[in-house]
Amino acid sequence: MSNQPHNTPCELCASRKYSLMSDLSHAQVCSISDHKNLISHRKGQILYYEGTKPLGIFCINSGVVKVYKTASNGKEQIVHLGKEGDFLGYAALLGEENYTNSAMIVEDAKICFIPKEAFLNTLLGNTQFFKRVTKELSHELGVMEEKLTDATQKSIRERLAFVLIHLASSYGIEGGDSQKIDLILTREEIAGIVGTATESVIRLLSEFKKDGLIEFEGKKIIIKDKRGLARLSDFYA
Amino acid sequence: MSNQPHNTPCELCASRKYSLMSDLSHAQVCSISDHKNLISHRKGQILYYEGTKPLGIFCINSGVVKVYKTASNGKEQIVHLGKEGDFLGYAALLGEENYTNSAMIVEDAKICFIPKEAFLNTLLGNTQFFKRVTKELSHELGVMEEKLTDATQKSIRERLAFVLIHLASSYGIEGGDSQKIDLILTREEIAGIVGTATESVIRLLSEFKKDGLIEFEGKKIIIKDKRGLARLSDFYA
DNA sequence: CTTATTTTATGATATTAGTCAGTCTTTTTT
DNA sequence: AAAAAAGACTGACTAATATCATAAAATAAG
Repeated sequence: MSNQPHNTPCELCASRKYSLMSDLSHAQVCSISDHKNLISHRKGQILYYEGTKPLGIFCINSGVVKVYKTASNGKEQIVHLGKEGDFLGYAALLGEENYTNSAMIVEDAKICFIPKEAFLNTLLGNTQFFKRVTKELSHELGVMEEKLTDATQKSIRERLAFVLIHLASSYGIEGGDSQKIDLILTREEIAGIVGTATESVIRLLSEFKKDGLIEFEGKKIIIKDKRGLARLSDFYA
Repeated sequence: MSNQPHNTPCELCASRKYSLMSDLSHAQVCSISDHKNLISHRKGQILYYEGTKPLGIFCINSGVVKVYKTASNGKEQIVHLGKEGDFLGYAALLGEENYTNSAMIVEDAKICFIPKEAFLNTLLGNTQFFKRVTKELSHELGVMEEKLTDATQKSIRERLAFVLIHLASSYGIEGGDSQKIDLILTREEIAGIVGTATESVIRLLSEFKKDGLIEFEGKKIIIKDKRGLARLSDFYA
């Protein structure tokens, strides 16, 4: 975990345009930038643990982070996959509670840590920014309600198809008639996103492959028939 | 739907102490109160529909409201049961999007409608209030992630037991060694909370009754053995 | 009060998806 | 390079739960 304080100021950071900081004034970006701390993380490292106290928030400069809850049976439910520009851990901070989930690096990452005070001061001093963060939070709540509804009302096959489509839209790179999901996840991690057993993911993925919906390229998945997957992912379509 | 404008000002409203408005200044409570509108609703009436545009928020003075999403198979997933003091619909407003869920009256209710402008002005003019609302939103997000995890990793039996315990803590009235859930829900609605089929709820409830965990009093459920239900609701306990 | 509708209940059956066991393959570590 | 560990895969089996059909009971409507 190499520590490079103040590396790449936020005002020059390329991922800022995707982030919640996109409409902060120059002065405000700098006031955050002056306190942040860029840290490189390797795959498998933990950013924070469920149950611990948040001391600040994280802003992903590069890499991928899984945010997950550990169920009582030991399995992981992945509630979010964070990438470039994403803020992590602000809900716990704003909810004034301990982390309700954990975060682990999935792809080597550079992540800025913004101390609680710097973040909260900027937030409270800038209603526009506060509104932006609250808007994101509200949106996330709606997304989570949708996931809950899917989890209770759709089959594993439908949910896996849906997850593949979403992964393609977030991590996909175009390749003519197909789209490559440019992100290496283990079968177990995919199961953690869908909310099922690893074996079920393995079986369904090979079924999808047999049906010409997807293909494998090394550890990555290629979407060959997006419409077919979309049809599969909906109850009546 | 009887309309009684300005009835019972917020500053005198008994349910305010449970609400997000609990720590507003007198002047701010009044500025909301002056614009609100108390409306009586009967069981079955719709407060708002998924997909429509929010024009304000709702504050429940009395009664019970189910907030739900309709899945593609037509079944309802209830994401929240709102009662006295609860704010409804603020996430859509703050998320600047159409309602992502619908709300229907479950028990005759008196509900204040606070127009968008009055709510947002008070919010933006009072950081303390804004923080309070954001805190609630953050908390709700954590709760929803927990529900998602339970939905994917726990059995229907466990989830039903869990739901009963929660209903008892929100709507329970003590009765010596037992607790009555003072709220009439159909089996279908309970199924909508748990995220399962109505028949499964019926079967499991009679199993719980046979096992001495619960009893029925008319349409209401009496919790006879809370510890037993709690044991059932956890994987390893 | 009678009829219609909704809700609850129960049985039979089908299906989905989880668990367990074992093997092969790939990756990591020493 | 060898050994160990982790990951991917397959088959057999089991358990959970959804679906379908039907009937009884409760509630609402005319």
